[in-house]
Order: sequence, then C-alpha cells, then structure tokens
Amino acid sequence: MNLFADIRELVIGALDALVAEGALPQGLSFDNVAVEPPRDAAHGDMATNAAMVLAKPAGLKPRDIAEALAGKLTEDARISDAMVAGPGFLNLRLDGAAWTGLVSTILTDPAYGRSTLGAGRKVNVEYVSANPTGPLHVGHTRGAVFGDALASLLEFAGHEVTREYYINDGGAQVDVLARSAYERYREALGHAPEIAEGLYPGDYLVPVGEALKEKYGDSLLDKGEEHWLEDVREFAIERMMEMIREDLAALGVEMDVFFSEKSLYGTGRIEAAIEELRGKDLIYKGTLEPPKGKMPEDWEPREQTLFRSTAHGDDVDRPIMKSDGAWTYFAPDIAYHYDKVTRGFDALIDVFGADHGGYVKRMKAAVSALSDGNVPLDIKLTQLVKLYKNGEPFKMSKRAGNFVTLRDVVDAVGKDVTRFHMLTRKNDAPLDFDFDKVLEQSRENPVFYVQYANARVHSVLRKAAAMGVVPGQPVQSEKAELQEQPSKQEGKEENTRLAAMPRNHGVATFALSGEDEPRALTRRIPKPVAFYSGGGMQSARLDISDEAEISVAKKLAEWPRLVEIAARGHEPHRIAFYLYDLASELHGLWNKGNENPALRFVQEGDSEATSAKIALPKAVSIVISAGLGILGVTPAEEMR
RNA sequence: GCACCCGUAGCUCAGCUGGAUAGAGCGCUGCCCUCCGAAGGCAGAGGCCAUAGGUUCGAAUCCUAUCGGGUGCGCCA
Repeated sequence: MNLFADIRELVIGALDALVAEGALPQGLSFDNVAVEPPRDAAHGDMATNAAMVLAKPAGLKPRDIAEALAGKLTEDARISDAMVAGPGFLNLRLDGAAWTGLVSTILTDPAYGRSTLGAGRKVNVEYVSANPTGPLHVGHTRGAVFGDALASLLEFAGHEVTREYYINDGGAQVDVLARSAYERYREALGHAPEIAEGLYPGDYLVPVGEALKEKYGDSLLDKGEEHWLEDVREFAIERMMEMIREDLAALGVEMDVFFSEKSLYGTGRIEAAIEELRGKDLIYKGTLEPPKGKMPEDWEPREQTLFRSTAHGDDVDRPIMKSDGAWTYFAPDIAYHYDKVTRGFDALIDVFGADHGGYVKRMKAAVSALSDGNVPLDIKLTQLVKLYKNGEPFKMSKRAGNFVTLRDVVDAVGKDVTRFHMLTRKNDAPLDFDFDKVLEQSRENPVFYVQYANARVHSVLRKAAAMGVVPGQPVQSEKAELQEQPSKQEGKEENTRLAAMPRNHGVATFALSGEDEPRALTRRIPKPVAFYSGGGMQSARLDISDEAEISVAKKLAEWPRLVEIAARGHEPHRIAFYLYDLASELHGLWNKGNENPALRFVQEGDSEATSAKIALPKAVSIVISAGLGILGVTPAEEMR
C-alpha cells in the first residue's frame, strides 16, 4: 500500500473521466502529474500539480482544470476536501479513516513500504573490491556500508540483487604482497626481515609468515623468487581474503559472489572482451597526447593499443595494452564488466572510492560499448571519512604501516553505530566520524535518536503486553472475529520457507531483534485481515485523532514513496534521514507536555484505550525496524 | 590545461530527480521540571541557496559562463 500512489491513481482516474466528459481534450499525457506531500501542513495532506502541468497542453486555465478536478475528487470517500490554491495547486485533505486505515495496514502487512519498482530487474552491485593485500581500512568501511545498504534498498524495492566483490589478484601488487609475506616467512625462521621500500610493512603479515613456515618448513629459504613467488602469492592472497571476509562479516556484510581478476587471465576471456570491442571498431593502435599540466618526467610518445572510449562519452581514448604488450589494468576490468553484462543483469552499479573518479567515464564507456547501450552502469563514489576523537582529528602513523582499520572502528563503536553513521551523509560528501560523538546519547546523534525512539515504543509495548493488549486489536469479547484472520501459523510457515531461500531470489532477510531466526519480509504474506476490512470496526479500535498523531501518520504514509525515491536515485542515505525525521515525530508526540496517551492508559489499566492508542507508535516501530533493516542496523528494543 | 564532485543559516548538513513562505541539529535569546521518560518541550532571531545570465506558468534543483574548495589525469591497480 502506498497512499500517495493510491491517491495519484484516483487523480488520474478523475482526469480520465474529465476527458471522457469532454472537459479536457483527448490525448493528454498525465506522466508529469504528481501527488506529493505539501511543504506546509496548512495546505492539506496532499497536493497535486495536475492542473498546472495540463494547462498548457490542454489550452485551459489552470484554475479551471483544478476546479473541475476538485469536483470529481471529492466524490471519493477518501477525500474530505479539495481546495484550489496558488497558481493552480489542488490541495487535498484526507478523511480521518485514511489514517487509521494506513496504520492498520502497517500493523498487518509485513510488506508495507516494499515496492514493485524493480520487479523482474536483475541488478549487480559491486562494492568494496579492495586489493587483497591487507586489512580493510576506514575508507573501505564506508564503501562496504554504502554498497550493502544500497543492495538491501534495491531488494526492498523489488529488485533481484547480486552483491559482488572483485578481487584484484592479477596485478603486480599481489607480487608485492608475496614478497612482503616472504620476508615475514624469513622472520618466522629466525632471520631479520628486510622490508624494502615499496613492500607492505604491516604486521598483519606476521601470522602469514608463521603459517608459511608451518606449511613449508625452511624449504623456501634462500631460494630465488622463481621458486616460491607463485606459491607464496596464492597462499598470502588466500589468507588476506579470509581476513577480509571476516572483516566484512564483522560489519554484517555478506557477498554473493567473489570474482577473481586472475580467473580472466590465460583463459581467453580478456581477449574475447577485447575482440567484442574490436568487432565494433573500437580498438586501434595509436599514440596518445601527453597529459597536460603535470607532465611525467620520463614521458615519450609510444604506440599502444587503445580503446576508442571517446565514441561513448569519454574525454580521451584509453590504453588497454602497455607498450611491452602486457594488458593494462583496464583490460581485465573491461573483461570483468563484459562478464557481468553477459550474465544478464539489467543494471550494474559500481561503488568506488573517490580516488577512482578518473575511471568513471572510461568504465561507463566500456559498458555502454559492450552492451550496445542497453545496460546502464551507475558508479557511486564514496568520499573520504575524516576521523576524530573527542573533536580532535585522529591520525595513526602511516609510516609504520599502521592505519585505522575496519576492525578498529567496529571494535570501538560497534557494527550498528558504524553502519548508521556512515549513512548519515550523501556518498559524495565527505564524512566526519568522531569515535566519541557517535556514541553520545543525544538528539544530535541520529543513531541514538532513532534507536531510542524504537526502544521507547517497545518499552510501552512490553508494558501493554503484560496487560494482554495487542495494538489495534480487540481486548476481549471479540475472539471469534480474530479467528477469521488467516492463521498466524500459516504466515509463519511461509516466512520460514521464504527465509530459507537464497537471497538471490528476491527475498531479503532482515533479522529483527528479539527473534532468533531472520524473518523474511515479503509481499507474499497474509491477505488483508478480515477484522480490519470493516471501516467502522477499525476506527473503534484505532484512535488517531489529534493533530500530532496525524502528523506522525503522514510521515508513515511517506515511507513507500521515500523507498522508491531512494531506490531510484541509488541513495540509501535518504533512508537514514527519513528515519531520523520519523523518530523525531515519535519523540515529538510523546514529549509534548506530559501527554503520552499510550503510556498513560497503560498505567490506568485501560486495556481498550491502550490498544487504540498504542497502534500508531507500534506502526512507527515497525517502519523504523524495516528501515534499519535496509541499513543493516539491528533495531534496539531496549536502551542500555 | 582537462575531467569529476562540492559551494544552502554563525557551525555541521538535509532538501522529493522543477513546485507554494528554503528545512533540521548544534550554537544564540526568552520561557517551561513537587510527580508519570526534561537524554525533553514551546517561542524567537538568523538566508541575495557562491556570482551572472538563460530555459518556463514556476529554479536551490535543469543549461551556459565565472569565482572559490576537493579529487583525479599514458607505459601502477
């Protein structure tokens, strides 16, 4: 259910009727007709721009169209009032039953907020993809959180999502890794390691050296590189990937696919991708102009094999083969993306660090060429994370090979705080991360504020449950009606079945706290509950009457719409900001004076009134939990 | 030199892919705690949305130019 979409349909229907009556000319496009929340609540509950967008093509005055439309709309029971305002806005006021209906939907439909936006669409989200040469650092953490939340968001919006990690295990840097590990191996055998300039000095390779000793004894000692490089490299990469997987697991990130760059070499796959481009006349031999501005010392013109990326929007053509005949890094990247295209994805998304900004155009050009423009590639760049401790910039000595790792961050503040905070900024804006401030319990800290709202609701729910009250449901006497609901057991079984399905089948699992097993939230759960279908009944059970409560309900109504906007724009941060707003509504409701009806009725022991008043907060909690699920944050039911 | 990102309140930032009087938090000013969740509430001050043009019923949002900040720019990945 999406209230805005429902009302938009109503508006479109009314416009069709006006066309049928001859009040509007035939053949108008209603594509630009929008139904949106008005900026100012005084303007009503919803507003439509229909009259303004249609005025010109229809050759009529906006206000005349708006008047006619208003007449039609008020015939619907859901619309209590329609007022023409300003240049031709039509402001709609919804009947009170719309809000109680919304809340009862949220309480009964586990799929509330989900969308069919991406139905039947396969999307590949590639993120992290850090070189397997060391632990993940803070920058990777942001990319990991962003990519993972984006993937979940797209799933929530109905897409079939593959989470993917590209392992750069084919280039020179893994040889450096092998040499670095070899020195640690020598160290393990009692020799002083010689960490030459350019090798990785970090002590995370010490255990790798130990393990090499365990496996090979001293058999690799004092031998030339040709005798050990490959074995040590494979061994070290394996160890690094293990560590990276553990790091990701600590963040709650689980990939569906790890794709090895090396698997592209020697198998003809790079050649095949390049041949594909050659077939489109996009490969040629040529010499590039020297880069302007910062001229490299040893620059000299050389003939190279080039990709005509300028034919697909790039600024210059790019080399795919070095002058010595070896592939550049770009060639396997092209092959990798070609592989993704041939796997049948409808859309590709790459999440890179901001330092990769220079590759965006060439990568898009490659995908555009390889898919004949049919598969869009969106590249999201995550900006720097600036670390602080108690307001002071926080730095570690880079010279010693130390840097702040993903583990450091997660160990210090926890997975949930890390994830939420990393999403409180747009991906392309720099992010401040203060180890102390993110743990502060105040309104300034969105992580806390949202969790606190949820915990507050659950605190009252627990008290209500102790009275035997179920939000929005009858307290006694009407047990018979309850049995008309589709059996709860049935729903549970369906959930269990769905949760067991692999993630790739369009079912996201979100662990809700308080439940041991992850619960699948899908569209396929119960039909509308009989009890709520009677209009009179529901208003007797749900009391959403005062202005503050309706304001909360309006915010809840925006949820499905927001999900679609965020999913369309690949902008998971919108979820975080929405949750903060929603939490703010809840706190506002409960902090107002000393009015806390739900809690008050609990204390007065009034079951019926409690049931009616607790439904709205419970709905807030449900939406917060769903939103946090997208962000990969465990909803808190209690504050510690 | 070129490309990409950014420029919104004193500070940190949102702003619905073009809508009405541009929002939040912090900070600032003034009120509100004998008690139930004050880790709060209410009210107020504070803006030429970097600048200048353009597109149209309508622009913080789209286009062009300029200014300021960041990042990247062949034989590393």
